[in-house]
Amino acid sequence: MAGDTKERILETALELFAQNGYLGTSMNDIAGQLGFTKAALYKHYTSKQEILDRIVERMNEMDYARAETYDMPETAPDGFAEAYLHTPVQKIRAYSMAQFDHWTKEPFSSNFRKMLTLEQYRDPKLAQLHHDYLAGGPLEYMTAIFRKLTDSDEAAMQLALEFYGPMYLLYSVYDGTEEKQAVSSLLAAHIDRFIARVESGGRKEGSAT
Amino acid sequence: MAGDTKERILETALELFAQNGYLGTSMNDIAGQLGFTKAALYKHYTSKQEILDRIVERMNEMDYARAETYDMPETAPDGFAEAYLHTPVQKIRAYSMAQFDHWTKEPFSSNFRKMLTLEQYRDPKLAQLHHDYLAGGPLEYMTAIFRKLTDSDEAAMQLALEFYGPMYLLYSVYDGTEEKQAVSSLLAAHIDRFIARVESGGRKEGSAT
DNA sequence: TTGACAAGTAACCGCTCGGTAACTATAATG
DNA sequence: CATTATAGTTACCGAGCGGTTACTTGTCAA
Repeated sequence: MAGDTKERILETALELFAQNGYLGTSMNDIAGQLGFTKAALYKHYTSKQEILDRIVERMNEMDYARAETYDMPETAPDGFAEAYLHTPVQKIRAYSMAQFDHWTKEPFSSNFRKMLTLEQYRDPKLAQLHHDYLAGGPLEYMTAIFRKLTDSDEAAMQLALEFYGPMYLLYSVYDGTEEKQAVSSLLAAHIDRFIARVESGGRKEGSAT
Repeated sequence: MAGDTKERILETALELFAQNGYLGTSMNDIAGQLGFTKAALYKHYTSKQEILDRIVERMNEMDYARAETYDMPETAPDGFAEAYLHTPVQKIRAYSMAQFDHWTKEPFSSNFRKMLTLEQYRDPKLAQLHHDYLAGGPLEYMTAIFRKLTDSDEAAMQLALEFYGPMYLLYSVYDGTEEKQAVSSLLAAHIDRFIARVESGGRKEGSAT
């Protein structure tokens, strides 16, 4: 198959980038892993940099598609918080668990996340992606969601921090342990605790559901 | 001064390792930053690897010394949780804020943390250090502290996750923002909220002060 | 049947890497 | 004053890097 090899190059390269970093992976490494020599790579991609660019491109496409299937909006526009008020809290749980599964179990995304972690200080473009996908981005997203449940921006950000911080930590824990399932359970328990606390605790004036 | 140059090499190398990774930093880069040529480096260190080893060694020494000044024990041995019961909760706050300041403001430690982040998947030894210093390690440490406040190991780990997760996330946020002070405030607010919640909420039977 | 094309190969290019060898200026020591 | 140690230098080494070139081979359509 034609496009098949091109695809396998992309996945293999990302796998190696995630393990050894971009600089730590040579064209020989990628080709060798696939069973041929590096010159063949240049039949499919013009440079090592282009492989990286196509990986980033692919990730953006996957992410866009995924945001469309889920009916939580990709970014948090004006008027979104109202939409959330009509949304059962369980949707946040399902969405967050799906996010976690995606960034840990799905091979391409898991490797992409690890690569972002390794390259976040060296490459400004990847630093931006690391922020948007994994650090400040999700934090801001959750802040927008929690905004209408609280009295102030500060309180919303605190809630987002309490919700997403543990999730972010568990990515690292997940990578470093063999008991993957236990980590997922830990996250589920955290989300349940959090939801229970927010629902019973200080609710704002006119919040239905 | 004799040892002075050797020390400057260490700090400069770590600075570059934190920015560009170990592989992304050449001996020429390190020497150039210091104003001489790479051959001079080999008068002080036998190899690039030895520079990295000395950095790790230095970090371990600094950490040990710091754990001694603070009277929170370095690891959590048997009987430690009882000691915690005699300890004002404010000590956890002070200790955690000091930890955060240390890993962000103190140049050597801040760079060391960034380097661990970049090298955690490539080098197994650094992966272990990343776990011990920044991810699973602190989580287990806090779990041990919270153990005597809760009914079960699971609940203790949940508390630790809720306490340390946001802190871990804020390291990343801190690195990526210009408003460093705001991030510190965010952490302080988080800790205060957490302590208030734990103190008012489900306390276990015989816990004084 | 043949000829264009796709997808490989081996060999090579210029460059940078970590590391070494031989040398030199400086300064403290007997 | 001669000597010795220290901390630099320039010049070089072999290896591996990203990338290129010329060539071969299998497939498939005209």
